[in-house]
Amino acid sequence: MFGSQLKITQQRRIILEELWKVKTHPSADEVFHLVRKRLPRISLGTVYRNLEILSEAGIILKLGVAGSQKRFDGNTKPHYHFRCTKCNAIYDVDFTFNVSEIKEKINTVPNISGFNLEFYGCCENCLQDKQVFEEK
Amino acid sequence: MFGSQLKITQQRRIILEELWKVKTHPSADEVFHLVRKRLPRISLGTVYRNLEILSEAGIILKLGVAGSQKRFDGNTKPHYHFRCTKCNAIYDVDFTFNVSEIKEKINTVPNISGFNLEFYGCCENCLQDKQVFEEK
DNA sequence: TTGGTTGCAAAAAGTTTGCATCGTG
DNA sequence: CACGATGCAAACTTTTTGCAACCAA
Repeated sequence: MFGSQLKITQQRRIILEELWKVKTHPSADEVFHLVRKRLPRISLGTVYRNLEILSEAGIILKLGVAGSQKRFDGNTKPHYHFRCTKCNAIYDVDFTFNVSEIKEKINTVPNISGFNLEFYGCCENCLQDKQVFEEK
Repeated sequence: MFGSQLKITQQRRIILEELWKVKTHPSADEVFHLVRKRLPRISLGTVYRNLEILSEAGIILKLGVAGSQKRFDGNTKPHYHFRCTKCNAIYDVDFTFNVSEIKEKINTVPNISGFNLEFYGCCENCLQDKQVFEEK
């Protein structure tokens, strides 16, 4: 799994374990806080460096979603995401779509190497809040 | 076009004009530099505030693309975008896709209000560079 | 006139980097 | 032992915000 020059340090291993453990799609800062429970002396810089390295190596996914922060996903199996436009939480979408027409079409365009399909809306939690409080 | 409480200031008008003028999808900072040619005293804060207000009003689009900066699009007509993964430039995709199956499926899920479909790859300019220089 | 808007500057938020030290392979 | 990785802090990038002055309606 790790390239020849990539060392398996405690920090790297525990970052990965925490990413695999959660079903959310944490930001670098959230990963930092999860990992710090087990490695109190880890630094935020180390977390950023490792998330970058791990996603470059294809071991995790860096999600380029619409929120301001980047999110990371330990699940590299292709799947779609749903983003709440109110709280910016990201959920997995557990049904599939027939995208063969899209794939065929972009295969005719040499520049295009892939596509992102992302869903958005208001999540359950925020829908409930909406009924109780006035907006914004 | 403007809501009742939205005033048409010089700054706001010229920001819009510049956004309509370009076919690129500029970041806030790029809009700032474009507008400053005509309004040298405009501040970056004003540009940010107006881009936010105009996109909230639906007059322009704020693109939540995968790059670090947000991009703005004066063209609110639905269309797809292509992002170069090397230089982060964003281009319009000028062909259409049959997404009716996707639309039907998400109509059955009350939370989902829409989706983003974004394409990526390496643009012409960067492809040429690739042949001349070694990567990174 | 009045309330939305501006310029300015400071601050916040998110991310990257330089460097001496550390520790995996 | 070598070289990649770490902790720390500083720097950097992008965006937001407080405030007094301003100006469009």
